[in-house]
Amino acid sequence: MARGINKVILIGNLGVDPETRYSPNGAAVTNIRLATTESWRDKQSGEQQEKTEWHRVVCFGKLAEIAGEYLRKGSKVYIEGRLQTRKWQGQDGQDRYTTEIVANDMQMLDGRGEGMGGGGGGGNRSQNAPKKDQSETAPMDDGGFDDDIPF
Amino acid sequence: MARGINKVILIGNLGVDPETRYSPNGAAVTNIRLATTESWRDKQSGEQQEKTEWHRVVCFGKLAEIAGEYLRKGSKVYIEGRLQTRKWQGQDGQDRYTTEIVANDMQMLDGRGEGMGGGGGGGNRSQNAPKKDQSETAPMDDGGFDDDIPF
Amino acid sequence: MARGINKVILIGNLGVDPETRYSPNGAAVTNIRLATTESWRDKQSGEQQEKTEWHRVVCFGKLAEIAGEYLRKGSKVYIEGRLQTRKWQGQDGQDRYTTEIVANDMQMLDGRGEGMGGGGGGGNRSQNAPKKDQSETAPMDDGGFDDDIPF
Amino acid sequence: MARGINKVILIGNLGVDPETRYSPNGAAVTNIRLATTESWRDKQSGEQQEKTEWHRVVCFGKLAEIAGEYLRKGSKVYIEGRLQTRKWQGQDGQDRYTTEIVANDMQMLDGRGEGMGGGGGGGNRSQNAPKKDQSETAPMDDGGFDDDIPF
DNA sequence: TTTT
DNA sequence: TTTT
Repeated sequence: MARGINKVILIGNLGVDPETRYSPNGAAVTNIRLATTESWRDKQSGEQQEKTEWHRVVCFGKLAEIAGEYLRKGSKVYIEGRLQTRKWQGQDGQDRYTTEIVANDMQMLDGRGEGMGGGGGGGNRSQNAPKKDQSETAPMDDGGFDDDIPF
Repeated sequence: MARGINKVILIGNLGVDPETRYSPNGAAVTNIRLATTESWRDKQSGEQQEKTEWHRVVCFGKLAEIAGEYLRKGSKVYIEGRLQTRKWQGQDGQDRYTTEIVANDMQMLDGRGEGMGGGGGGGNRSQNAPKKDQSETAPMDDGGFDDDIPF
Repeated sequence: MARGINKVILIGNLGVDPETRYSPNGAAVTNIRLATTESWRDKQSGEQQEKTEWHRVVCFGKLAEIAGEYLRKGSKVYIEGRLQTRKWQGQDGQDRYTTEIVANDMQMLDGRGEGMGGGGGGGNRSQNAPKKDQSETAPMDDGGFDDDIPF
Repeated sequence: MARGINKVILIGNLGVDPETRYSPNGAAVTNIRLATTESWRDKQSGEQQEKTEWHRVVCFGKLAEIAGEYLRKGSKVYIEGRLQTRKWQGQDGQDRYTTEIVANDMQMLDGRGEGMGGGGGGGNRSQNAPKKDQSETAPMDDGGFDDDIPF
């Protein structure tokens, strides 16, 4: 059982092409550099301000393969995952820490990932597929505005 | 592949005990009534305001069993799920629609669910377990503040 | 103070053009019909399955104006908000309930909203602008991979 | 306008008491070390596994004051914020990077924060207070299960 | 119907 | 009603 929630949701653009490597057992690992930009008008100067944050995202397995195949520098993407901080040794022998987002869901947002669904899944989202138990329920069949509902 | 994101995150308290039923094939279905309360100070009157929203949450399978066993009226719980609107027929034969949150993760937040982990899982969270590929990474081993880092 | 969390995150497409109305005091209210589609391969039949969920989103104030001006039928959009269930009376005098997402953030995701930033804000996101206290911090200035970091 | 989403949601426990400092202009800054723990049953060994992730959370202003006053080592808390990576110089003159969660919402989850609401707000959540435009809408007034709704 |  |  999990004791805690550790969830990250990002929408941003890739700064470089993704890098895919394979572990000895053949599992794919894809690293992504993702930019999220905030802009706002400064209250004092009245000028438009902008700040970009860069994120390290890592994908494993099937998600890594899809990311490596369909994402490119500039791609806009939705990423859901969890924070993880890795410890490593710098060349000077000192400990360093790097925080990454370990992705467990991904969606392309710029229409360049047309073939993505073909291989059978855009992430570890099987838990989101409607369960058999719910199969008797039906979605609303009417997307228009209902005059019957007073706003 | 999913084309869209449909995600709900709730933290609230149960208004009544959960209700568990079993489908013909033996799968559990648990319904929960969850209250989320917002309060704020009104800018005009300066008075404290409060508003409670009631949510219908439905859990299936293993999650339904855990919810039925460990949650009670008053329990504080974290729910993650997706929105789903069901169509049904009122006694007058007219269509009605009910929107529910179909849970795919749950966590008790008031310490009454101590035994929860025993049975093997607090939801459909297997995708969040660290993957084998990451097993070489180590968590930071120190929860204290690092004097080395200037704030 | 809030006692509870009530958060919804959606990415989907508009089924119809947004509808904007103005309250007596001149404040805009915009209603949106948003589709989120899930698709998955059925484990038993092996066939591709698909299910679309329709959401009612309502925006107020500045966000309503932006939504009404920039969104159109087919637009892909990110919505963040909270669930709210309204009670209303059907023509038969009976109570009905409609659940909506009250938006507090919105982002266009298909590049058709280029001019959106001009008016000064894409939502109630002022709390997300970097605060003055943080202004001494600098973002990482390099979106590339760092050879120094072993993966 | 924002171009991107950068959102973190954490539920965890403080590893140490929060540390509050004041900037020259009197604004509070509070640093928090937060642990989120995942546990799962290993499929191969069948043994229970556990992994704790430590997060650095920083709060500013009013939120910093509340965090400093009400949170303690061991407190369970909900944090919502955004990722930010700061660059700093190690004693060896080399660049280091530290990733933090800049909080913009917080909620105590263990009942020790009884007096929290008194001072007027548990975070930058004013945007979540029901807006005047919505004041004509009423919440559902019935939290019980409705026999009328067939499950 | 919950909770603080 | 959308979208891929």
